[in-house]
Amino acid sequence: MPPKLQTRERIMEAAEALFAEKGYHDAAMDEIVRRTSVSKGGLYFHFPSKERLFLSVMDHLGRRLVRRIEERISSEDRAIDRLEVALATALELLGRRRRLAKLLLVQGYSMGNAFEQKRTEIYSDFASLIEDNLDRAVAEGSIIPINAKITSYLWVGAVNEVIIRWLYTGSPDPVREALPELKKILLTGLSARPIVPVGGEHS
Amino acid sequence: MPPKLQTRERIMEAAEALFAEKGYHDAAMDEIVRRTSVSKGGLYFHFPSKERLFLSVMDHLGRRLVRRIEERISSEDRAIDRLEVALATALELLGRRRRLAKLLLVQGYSMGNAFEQKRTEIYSDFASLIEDNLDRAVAEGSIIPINAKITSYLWVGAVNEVIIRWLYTGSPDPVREALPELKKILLTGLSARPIVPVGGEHS
DNA sequence: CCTAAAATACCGACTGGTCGGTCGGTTATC
DNA sequence: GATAACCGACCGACCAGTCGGTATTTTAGG
Repeated sequence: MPPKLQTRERIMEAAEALFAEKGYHDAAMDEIVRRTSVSKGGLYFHFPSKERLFLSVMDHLGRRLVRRIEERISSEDRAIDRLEVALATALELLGRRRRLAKLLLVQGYSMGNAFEQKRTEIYSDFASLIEDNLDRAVAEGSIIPINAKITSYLWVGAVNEVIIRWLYTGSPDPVREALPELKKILLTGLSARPIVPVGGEHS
Repeated sequence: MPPKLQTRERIMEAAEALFAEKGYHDAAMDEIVRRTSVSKGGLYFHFPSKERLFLSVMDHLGRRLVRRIEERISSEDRAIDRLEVALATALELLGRRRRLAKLLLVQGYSMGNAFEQKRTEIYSDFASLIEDNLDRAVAEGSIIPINAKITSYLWVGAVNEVIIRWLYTGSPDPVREALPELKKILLTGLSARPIVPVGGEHS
């Protein structure tokens, strides 16, 4: 950790922590000032409004998340493996840092439209990544034909719900409990060659 | 419509509209007063706080939604048909009234824990309904074995995401576009007897 | 039945506190 | 000496909730 971080970065770090902790509305700019040893004026020199500050933080975190997923994916060849890694990575990264998850999924809704717009923007990268690979997996013949766009919403929604549940109640564990189950439904279930035979062992 | 509605009901109706429109934080109690021709004092006579008012409205709407789904389900015998009807009904009812959807899914997050708690409470009825029927469907041999609890989260999350997307962008149409696709993945995909053959006609 | 008093329902001006944002000014940097 | 970076006291709008009161309905005693 550098002894003197750039002011802008210091602000964004404190903002990230505070927003994640209290939510958009209940986080006061003065509190960020207090935690940063940057003055109110200095803060407003770097960010024109509270809303913009929040969106900047969100943008920063969101893009880093997507980038990491893309990195991990890139080492896989087959579309279906990429999908699996994407799902696992998303759950792992969000399930490791409450802050990140809370800020990205929940704490901005009090902003209304602007938050949803940014959320959609960030997710669209993730969703289109899933979309592409779903389409490719269909082409490769590993899964049955599906509407990739709507399916990508389903993926996002599923991850969302599992993480939110975990955030507030501590269960299910995103990676250990939820992941295998989601895989089963989202991938194995769609597999063109059903792995699990009909009722059991009567064949 | 009765010429003189009970005050309490009038308040809840106005509150529903305003909260759905503006979200929890941006909805002012004075605005409800203005729209209701009930005084501030009268309002606070019936509801001890803004938070309680919101939760009351949410509770009212949520329970009605779940009740309606239960009604429609009850006419089906097989678990898998019940699941299908539950999914269709949820999408239809939420997709028909923006207000309901917005209030139930989104507009309360600025309240923090209290909202999530109520949301979980309401959904737990819905989720346990899905859980039961998933377990029964497995027992009936119509779908492969799965963890019903986690799967119910997946269902809820998927519906959630589709509806939110529709709320903000107008697409996909919950019933016409999303429903068939969700059915395919959430039910057909898990079917013990795969309906769709392998990759095409290469066998 | 009538009426007094008690409980319930309702009124709206006011308060206390919060908080985003501003602005006139100072310090560092090139 | 000009521009960028930073300071912090201050402002004004907003808003949940209060409180002393009034109107309406219910209850109880004669």
